[in-house]
Amino acid sequence: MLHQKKDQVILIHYSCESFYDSEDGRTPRITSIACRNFGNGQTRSFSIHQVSELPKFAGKDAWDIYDDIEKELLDQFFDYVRAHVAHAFWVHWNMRDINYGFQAIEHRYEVLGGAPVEVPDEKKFDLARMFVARYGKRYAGHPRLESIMKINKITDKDFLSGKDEAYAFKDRKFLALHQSTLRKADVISSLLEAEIGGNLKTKAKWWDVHGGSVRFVWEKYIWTPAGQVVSALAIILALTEWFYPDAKHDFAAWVKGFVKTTD
DNA sequence: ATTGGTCACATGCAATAACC
DNA sequence: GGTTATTGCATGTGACCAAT
Repeated sequence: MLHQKKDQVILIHYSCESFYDSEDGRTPRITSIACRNFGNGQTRSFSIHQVSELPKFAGKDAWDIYDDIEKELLDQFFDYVRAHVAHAFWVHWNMRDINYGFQAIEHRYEVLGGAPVEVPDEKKFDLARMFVARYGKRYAGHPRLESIMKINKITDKDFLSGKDEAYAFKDRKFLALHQSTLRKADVISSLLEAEIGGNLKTKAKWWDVHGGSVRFVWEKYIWTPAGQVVSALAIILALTEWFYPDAKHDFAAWVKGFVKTTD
């Protein structure tokens, strides 16, 4: 369904402060958000370093007025959401809870005094989960986004890992963060493109894809009355072979003798 | 073709406590 | 004092998850 209305599909990703070691329990600050139109590749992005260039913030240290800049960033973002919320489908990567996701952004906006526009849940698509559903959870190593990129030979230019992004925030490398976020939106787009085209490479085995599992095979084929009989016979055969290695030879000889006597 | 970190829980050993 | 019981700590095992 996503491929039918490509122009209405928006790939979204964002970067923020580390959500593990926040010193005062404050929710992590947002540093950049990228929204890419799946149809035409046009990407709207919102970032600290862009906003801080605006005339009203010029000449000040971004760190001192971070709240104001972040608020402006989110103002712009939610204007964008408001303009697209009626018709858009939002594809994202693991943006699913208050810790990291839409809810986290909304919450941050509220903290800064804004009134967020809510995206309805039924219009959100978590690509990471969709892949797990389709290919099983072993489709790629961890961290999954980086792993699936390698498997599909997608460039990692400007890509920062989650940890590195957290460090980049501390070092105030807002431009690098922004580049990384843009790259990730691009990567998610490529992955979705590959998935729709049917040429996404994963390390999933066929039984991962086709709904099988060891447990399933066990219950369906082995742990059934017929399966138990077969299993029992197999065990008897194996034991016979073990304790009586000449069984086959002797049995063949017996058959030969039997045929001879009936001649 | 794949790992690695974390958490909760269990297991086991040893030291101390409690009991006769 | 000798034996058992309970506690504590260390190590092991399995489940779960991978976003910044």
